[in-house]
Amino acid sequence: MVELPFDNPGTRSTASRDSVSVLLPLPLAGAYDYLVPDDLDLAPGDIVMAPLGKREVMGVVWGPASGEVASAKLRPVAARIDSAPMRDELRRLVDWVAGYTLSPPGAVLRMCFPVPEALEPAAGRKAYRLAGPPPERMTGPRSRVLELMADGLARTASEIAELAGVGAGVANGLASAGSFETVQLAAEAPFAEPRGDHPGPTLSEAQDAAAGALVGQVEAGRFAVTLLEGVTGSGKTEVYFEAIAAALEAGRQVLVMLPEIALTAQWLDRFEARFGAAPAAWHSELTRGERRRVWRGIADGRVRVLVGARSALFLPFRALGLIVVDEEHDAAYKQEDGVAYNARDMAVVRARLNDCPAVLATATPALETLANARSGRYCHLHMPSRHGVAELPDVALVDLRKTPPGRQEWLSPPLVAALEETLAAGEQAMLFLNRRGYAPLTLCGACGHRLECPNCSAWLVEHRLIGRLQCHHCGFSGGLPKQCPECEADESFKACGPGIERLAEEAAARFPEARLAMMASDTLRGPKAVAEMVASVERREIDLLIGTQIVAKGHHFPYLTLVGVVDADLGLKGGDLRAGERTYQLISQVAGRAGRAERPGRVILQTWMPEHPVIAALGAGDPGRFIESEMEGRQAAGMPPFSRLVAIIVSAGEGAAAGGVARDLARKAPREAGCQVFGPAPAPLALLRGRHRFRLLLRAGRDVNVQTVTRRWLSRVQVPANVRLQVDIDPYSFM
DNA sequence: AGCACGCCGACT
DNA sequence: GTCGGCGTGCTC
Repeated sequence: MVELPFDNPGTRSTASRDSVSVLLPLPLAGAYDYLVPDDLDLAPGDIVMAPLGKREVMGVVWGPASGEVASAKLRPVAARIDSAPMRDELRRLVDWVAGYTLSPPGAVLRMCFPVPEALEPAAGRKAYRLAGPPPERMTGPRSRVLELMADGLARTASEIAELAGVGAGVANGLASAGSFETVQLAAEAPFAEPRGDHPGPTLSEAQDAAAGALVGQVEAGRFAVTLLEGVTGSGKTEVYFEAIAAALEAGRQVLVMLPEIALTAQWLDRFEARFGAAPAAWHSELTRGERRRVWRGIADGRVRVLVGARSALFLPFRALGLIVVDEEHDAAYKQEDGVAYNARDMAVVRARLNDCPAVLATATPALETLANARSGRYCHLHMPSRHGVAELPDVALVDLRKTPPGRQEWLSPPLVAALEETLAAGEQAMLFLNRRGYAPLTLCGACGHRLECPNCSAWLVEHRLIGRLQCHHCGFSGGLPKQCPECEADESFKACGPGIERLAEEAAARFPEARLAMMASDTLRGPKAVAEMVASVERREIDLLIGTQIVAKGHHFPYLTLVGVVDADLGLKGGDLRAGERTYQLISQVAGRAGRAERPGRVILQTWMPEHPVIAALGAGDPGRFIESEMEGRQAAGMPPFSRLVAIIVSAGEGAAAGGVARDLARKAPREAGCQVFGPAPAPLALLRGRHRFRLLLRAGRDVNVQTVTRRWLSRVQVPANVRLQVDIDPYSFM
């Protein structure tokens, strides 16, 4: 629920220096006023504990009291926390993001405090030191640990586990057996320090020019945004590494953002080779302790370079000197739930508030970014050719209408022939299919009944490896029923369509000699498993890699010379605004995996519609043609980047309740010039996690303040408590 | 986000 | 007869 600013001159006079407004990290409509005890002197940014109902919560002093609540009702701030205050730039970012996304500012503030215990005094670390006789029961791991600890140094259990190559429990076992004593280490583990003064690699002329421009911006220390565009292998990373080096030399911190699954061991290795030490990393796999350590390291400046997923944007940098957003086009930067924001765009905002440069790097710019570059809002550095000897792969289309695969098969004769050649030559190949599991649809052969998720309007996906049917939207999981729930036929289910498990089955039957491996987010859990698989491909222990989009991002396979895209049309179905753009970006990225070393690579796209502009452009090796036609199409249709969109999703457990509010919204749609409302329509996922959903879409001219229009619009509508409104400014997905 | 209050099913 | 399920509402 969005509230209009409340203005009541009668109560406004209660604001005074004896009270302050405190923003709490909760989704409340705004900051709350509190009294300031006599013995406290509070300034904006100070971290405080404040009473809220029966409990006490952390909050940030946001400014003078608003005076909206009578002073008699105010309760006093409980205490000030002895911690560095939240910096002005970050507080302004919170307000800015809240205002832009129409979210409660407290919900944005919560993203700035991802570790509740971050502000507690450092507890020190528990460590072990050799102090007693060897244990009665001696094992191989135990003796390795004792050998390591013979030097008498104190180490934490995790250090021992890593250095001795044993499990985490061994050290604890030795401690309870009396061989170790426990000691407290004062400080948290230090951070390795990447250095900007290491000699860099020799750059090509194009790289050198681009790097020079970025270094100049970093040294100037002013806000600037640059689109760094270069095809895969053109050496973008080396170019922005030079800008990072310059920021380090200037004593500033650097934030590098990567889509979560592109945050790979390979990227970290390259960084370490250039700067002599690993950067701090921020991603969803960190433990609480690691999170806390990195958060503090960022706040006190010990972390010099941080590489992280989108949530790293809200970390409390002390002296930010550069933000890099790599793979800026990636949809993973768009957060859909909770505060709906695009981390790439908010990174630009943060750079402006910090008065530092931002670099958006990609081989396939988002159309919005390209439009900003063309209008001159962003600088544009373009590196058209691959650095070094590697050639761009040769892209060929296979028209499935002319050379279809056999029944219940998905590899066409030309792709099979190419795979045979590649494998016979001792080279590696990859098959790309952006579909997890065995089959996307299971239906009853007797009556045609489809197995659907009970909570979502979506098919259940068979995962044969684990013998279960899963919903990819809500996590529902169940066994394959013995009987059809509709017609009670026995064992009548048929798998329809391929997922990578089924593709692997076909490939294994065709190429029994080849060593196969599958890569999908659910077959490899965690970045470590991904890193191991990548290393095994690099060591040439795998001949044929079959994967979903996880293989498309961030990995370089030097001996890979053939990429087969099994269903190039997959992303074009459904026809949402960005289907073409996304397909073009994804396939370009997959294609970039082939032929990185001195070997030329080739890419085969299987398609049922070779004349589709996206597929034809990819086949012709002419992405420029696609971009131009897509830009023209968007302009003709009045779609972004030539207009602005706001999506509203109305959801409720009861379809009628959601539908009623959705129709009410449509009746009261804004009539401002340049605004147009579409819908309501049942959302493509009309049922999600048991909630019925309707969508409305506001389209407005670029000069319209969509936040103001939307806020006014929503304030005209009564929303019962059981109905939820989700507002998405600049929506990315249309589900 | 918590933690309350408030109305309907399985237990001592 | 109560204990307790989680649906809605409020917290300066």
